[in-house]
Amino acid sequence: MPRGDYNPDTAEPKWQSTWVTDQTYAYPDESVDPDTAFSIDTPPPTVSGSLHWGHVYGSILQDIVARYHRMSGNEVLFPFGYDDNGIASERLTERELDIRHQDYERREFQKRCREVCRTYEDEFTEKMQAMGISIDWENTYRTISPEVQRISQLSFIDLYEQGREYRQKAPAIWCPECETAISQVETEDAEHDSHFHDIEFALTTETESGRDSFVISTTRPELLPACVAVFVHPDDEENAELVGKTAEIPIFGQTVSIIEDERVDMETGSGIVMCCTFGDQTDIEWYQAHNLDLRIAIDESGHLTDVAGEYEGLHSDAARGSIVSDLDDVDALVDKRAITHTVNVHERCGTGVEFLVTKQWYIDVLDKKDEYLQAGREMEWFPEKMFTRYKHWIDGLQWDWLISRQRSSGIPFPVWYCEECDYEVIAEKSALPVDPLSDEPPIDACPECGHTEFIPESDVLDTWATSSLTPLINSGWDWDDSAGEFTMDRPEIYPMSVRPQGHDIISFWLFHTVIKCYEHTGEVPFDSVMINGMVLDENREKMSKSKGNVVDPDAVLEKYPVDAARYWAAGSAIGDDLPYQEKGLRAGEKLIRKLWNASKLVDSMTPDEPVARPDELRAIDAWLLAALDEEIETITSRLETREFSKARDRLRSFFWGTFCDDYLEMVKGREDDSAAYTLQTAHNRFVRLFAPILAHVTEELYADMYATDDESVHLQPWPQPLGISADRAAGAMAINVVGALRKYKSANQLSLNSELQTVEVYGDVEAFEDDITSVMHINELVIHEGEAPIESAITGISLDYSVVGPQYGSQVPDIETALGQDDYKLVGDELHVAGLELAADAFEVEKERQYAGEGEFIEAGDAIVIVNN
RNA sequence: GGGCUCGUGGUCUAGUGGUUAUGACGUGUCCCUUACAAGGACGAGAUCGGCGGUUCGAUUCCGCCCGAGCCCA
Repeated sequence: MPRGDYNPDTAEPKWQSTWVTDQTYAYPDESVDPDTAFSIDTPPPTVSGSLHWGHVYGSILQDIVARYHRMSGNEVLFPFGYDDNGIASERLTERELDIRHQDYERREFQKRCREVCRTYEDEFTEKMQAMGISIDWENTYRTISPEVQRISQLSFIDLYEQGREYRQKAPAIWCPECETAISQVETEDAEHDSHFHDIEFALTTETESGRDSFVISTTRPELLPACVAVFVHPDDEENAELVGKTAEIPIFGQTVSIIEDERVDMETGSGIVMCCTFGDQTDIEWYQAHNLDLRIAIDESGHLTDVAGEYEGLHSDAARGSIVSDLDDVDALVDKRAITHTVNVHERCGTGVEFLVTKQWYIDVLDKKDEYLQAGREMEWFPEKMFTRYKHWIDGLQWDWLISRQRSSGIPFPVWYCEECDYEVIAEKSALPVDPLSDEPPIDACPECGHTEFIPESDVLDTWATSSLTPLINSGWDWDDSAGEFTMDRPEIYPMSVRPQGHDIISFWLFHTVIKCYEHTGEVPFDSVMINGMVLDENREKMSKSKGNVVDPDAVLEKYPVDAARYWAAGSAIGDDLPYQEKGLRAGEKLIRKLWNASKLVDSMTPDEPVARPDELRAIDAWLLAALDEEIETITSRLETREFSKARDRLRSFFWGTFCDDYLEMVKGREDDSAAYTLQTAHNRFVRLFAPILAHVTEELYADMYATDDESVHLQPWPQPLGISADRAAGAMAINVVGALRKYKSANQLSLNSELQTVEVYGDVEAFEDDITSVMHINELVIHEGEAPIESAITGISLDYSVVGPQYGSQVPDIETALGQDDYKLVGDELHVAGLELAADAFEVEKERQYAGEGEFIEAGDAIVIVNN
């Protein structure tokens, strides 16, 4: 039985370790009914980083969902993934082992990565377990494992065979710092200080006006050698005469055409703009639309190429300086002024990106935008409004998905090329995972040209090529060579029930996962998407390392029980940001304590063994259980729609207010079976209802009071309504009477347990006579059935506007004026006012009740109470 | 620049086309009632960001403005 004070410092670790040892949350090995299977596709955290408060928050929300569904009769798969496949872990490995990846064969280096990441994975495991998250620790995956490599390569091959991947030499977004192509989603905009250079170009053909030059403005004069055209807006009258003419690029000397195109921004600079291959997205569009030359001035590492003549080999930053000063020398530099503008940078390193023409692998996405949008619609979104994020993301797509990365480590493309004809040789599915750098291609001679030498593809897959496969990883997607088809170990969990996700990364994580899984299986990967908000600091600002306002999970959990943190997290409306508030944690502590203390009282009032339901329940008992029934229905539906805060607050107030303050106080001192049954039944239900939120203290209470064979509360069925009938109105009236008497005592500065001599009640509370008497310490309680001996004076009329408004419309002000002047008549149950006759349902007569007899008169809702003390 | 949110007692928050706007924290008064004083009872405290419109009636719907945040360019 619960004794003394609850000590979370010992209880929480005890249950956490029991849950792990007993595999309480294990997903069954045997086959599971798809109708009851419930699976959560948790986005795997990057293990090389540290666990932050946002992880705590997100994990708790996922856990509440998992626990609720587990109790509701679902077989829950709550897996965990460690994302350690990426640049971060490679850097980490190099640091830890003091090695360089270049010094190792790729396969060997990856082995080292896996070893180093183990330690960090263990740390993550410990922390997740120390929060009591109900993860099935037998179902984990590492994105760096060979199994996941295999799935990633299978995915590549499947899409290739479907004709949805292509390799093309085309302008690609390139990071000169990382020396790799990157996809559109890896770029972001950054404010940079720069200079606008006004540069004079000489015309090489004559104009009617005799004008022989014009000025362009650019922030990137080092791209002059890459200039292939000059553009003017069709509406630009001043410069219209230039269209069709040619100009010579200063210093570099190439001649370019002047073309009109409406994509010119007339407001910027002189309104004449140079087009370089490539300075930005528009340059690419122009290059394609006007069939321009290709002049590559900047190479993979950001240095100038031979088209830059004497500047060849200079880094673009250095070249800019030289070129500007040389322009000045030849009087081509008209002006130079400092500006701030936004540039496209690589989100990882902040380096401004270039657009290079390179041979890269792409996944087709632009051709199926409508289909992917439809796929998004098929999922249920919590909250619904977040779907628009997904929609806008798709609407804004301009590039196919570039999936090759020129990095030395990562998951290899399972591809070789014929040295002679560039024929693409794809690995056998049964042989995966392969690394072309170490493994031989599956054929001896090129089927196209018969050549026998092959070049391995050295690029690796974009990390999202893997991260977007988590539903397939979780369901054990694989290729069955003998059957010649893709199979799943656990087909029942696909599509997965819930995808939890922060709203900041809906665009790429979710989008990529949807399209990949959709293409592989023909089905949307998720039944529902649960979007959580960001964790903010106490001042409602986003936490970030640079601001230094991050909350350290270890420090918080040192100070507060995990259950208190869980209570705090459950206070969020799904999709909304949630500020970290210590008072939220303190409120959690208080609730834990209240639950514990109430449990001690219930335990002391009930036998150890379950009490059978008596034939007849006392009215107050039936009332409590019926009210609880209704609460259960509400709380359940709130949890179904992920309205955590509403579920939590509803449960808390009913437990604290109705059960503890109203019911428990009345039932104290009773020793009958009806009380014992009700206490036991209601309390047992409260423990279960609180279990998804307060996972530890409820386990402790359940073990102390109800478990017969060490079974966990988390595997007990979720409470269903008992269907007990009760006179709810009479019960509410009894509670009102008690409330009125409390107010009386408070107003008269009496203690709550002070005695009242005589109390008379006019109201339908006979069934609650003893309850009222005992809780309020009344010597003599008289309950009258008839009318109370009070006089009432009419003090006014109050209109029911929901009736009067629609019925009388613009006449309402007249009615109000007349009522304000007491200019009305009550005729029968009708109100005659302002020349109108209002029916009884349109108004209420306000009365002041007056009592002339002995004692003090109190109104308690519909009941009348008279106290003689 | 485009889009999406959000502005409600001191703080955080619920909520609604109908006239005493929810709750928590804080705060004031009273009560050590043998589960809990880290508790209980009872109060005070809000012109629902600003302006305008629709309406008999707007905190709620619409428009504009101010302020905050996020996503995208």
